Amino acid sequence: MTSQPKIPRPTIRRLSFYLRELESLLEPGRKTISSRQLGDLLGLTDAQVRKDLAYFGQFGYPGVGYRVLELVEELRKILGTDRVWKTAVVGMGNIGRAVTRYKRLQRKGFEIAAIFDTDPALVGTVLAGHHVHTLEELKPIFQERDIKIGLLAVPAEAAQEVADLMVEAGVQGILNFAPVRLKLADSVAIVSVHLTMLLEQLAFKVSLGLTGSRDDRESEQDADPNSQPTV
Amino acid sequence: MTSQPKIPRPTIRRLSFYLRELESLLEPGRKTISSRQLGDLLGLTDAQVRKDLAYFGQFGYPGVGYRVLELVEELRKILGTDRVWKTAVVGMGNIGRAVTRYKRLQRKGFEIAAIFDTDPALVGTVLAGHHVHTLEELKPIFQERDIKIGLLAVPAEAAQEVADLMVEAGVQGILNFAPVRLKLADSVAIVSVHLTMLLEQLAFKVSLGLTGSRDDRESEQDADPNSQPTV
DNA sequence: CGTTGTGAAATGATTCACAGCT
DNA sequence: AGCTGTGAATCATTTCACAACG
Repeated sequence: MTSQPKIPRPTIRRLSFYLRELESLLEPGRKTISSRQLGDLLGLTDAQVRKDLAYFGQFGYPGVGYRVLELVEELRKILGTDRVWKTAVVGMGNIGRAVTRYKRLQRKGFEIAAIFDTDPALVGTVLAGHHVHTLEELKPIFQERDIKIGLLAVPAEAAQEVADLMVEAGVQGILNFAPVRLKLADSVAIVSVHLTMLLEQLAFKVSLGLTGSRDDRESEQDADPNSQPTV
Repeated sequence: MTSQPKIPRPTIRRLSFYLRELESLLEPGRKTISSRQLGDLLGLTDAQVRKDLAYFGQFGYPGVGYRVLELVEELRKILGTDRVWKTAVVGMGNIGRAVTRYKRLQRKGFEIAAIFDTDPALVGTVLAGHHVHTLEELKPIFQERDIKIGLLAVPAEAAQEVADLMVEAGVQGILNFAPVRLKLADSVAIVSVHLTMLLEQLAFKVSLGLTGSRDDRESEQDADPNSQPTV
């Protein structure tokens, strides 16, 4: 709706923070919240909060603030989590298994619809309620089950190859845990998590003695150099 | 050394990318690389690469480029990974176990010196070569083993409490996997990984049809709203 | 020549500050 | 009175473009 005057990347990242904070306010039965209050909770200015939200519509009520429930719903719509996303985890190593068992994903609307591995010892076994499939089955299963998001947790050496396979199977987004920069068509969204890089960032901050002066601390996640590769 | 004219946060995040790319060039025996070439590899402009590096010193050779080995060493020094950091993993749930078994951390200079959990069934057992300790032992062990970085992988409800405990034990940096915003003294560095937020960001990108127009894709990691909370 | 390092210009993001709604 | 939405101002980051160097 509202045209779309070009949304800053940082704004998009903050949307998830707003959503999480608001969801936690929802249980206690909180009805409304002002930009100032929400900002204080997250270490942001009130203007920042208002401007961020205003990119997507007029959700606030002058004199009142924002209605928590309404805003939660709007944010879910914006982020695309007002529906269930079918996902698959590929690679049943340490990280793949951990992710597969991570219950919260399900609750947040990300359903694990299939899991894969190449290890013959694992294929055919059941892990956290999921049957482990071979990579040969990846394409047919992705298509049949309409899996749109892939969680890539294979070793670095295999990452690019498996990512290509997923793309061929029609995946639209990949959450990449492998420490490599994936090269994929622009039509595929990529978000990467690089554990060692996160620790490097932490080591840097610690070395500095400081911890980031404000907007810094926390969520060491997005904002990366590459366009497509890993995060 | 060079004064320190205020280093942009994005620059610091990119340092890890430069390092990883350069390390991968090192094995094949690559001797030098120009800012242009390095930038192409990472989806950055040559000017960006030069400016980033120039914040920390003059590492390049006009007409030649940068010497790969030398730059790797410099970057490690800058990031603080030219030494071994003693870390501890607290929380032996899915994520804690995965991280504990993740070999690459060790190779990148992050030594796991102790692991902890509250579950009586786990305490005393050995996991990936590490003895599982109780939280009562946390403070003495952190101090005795000079642990400076903590990997926090406990349930959301316990995260703040355990983080406080680590700070009391002298930790200087925390890599937080719990989906909460930690409130700690400014002297403690925090980097957070929020799986569900990463997936939300991915869902958003997919919903948009686009994948980020350039600097976007990849490394969905840093750049967060909060100063201190989680990532 | 090719390539760095770096001021100056351009672009992007945040904060200010205030008119307008309830 | 309290609070939103938003243009204008400020601040941050990136890109340009070029002098200097090997």
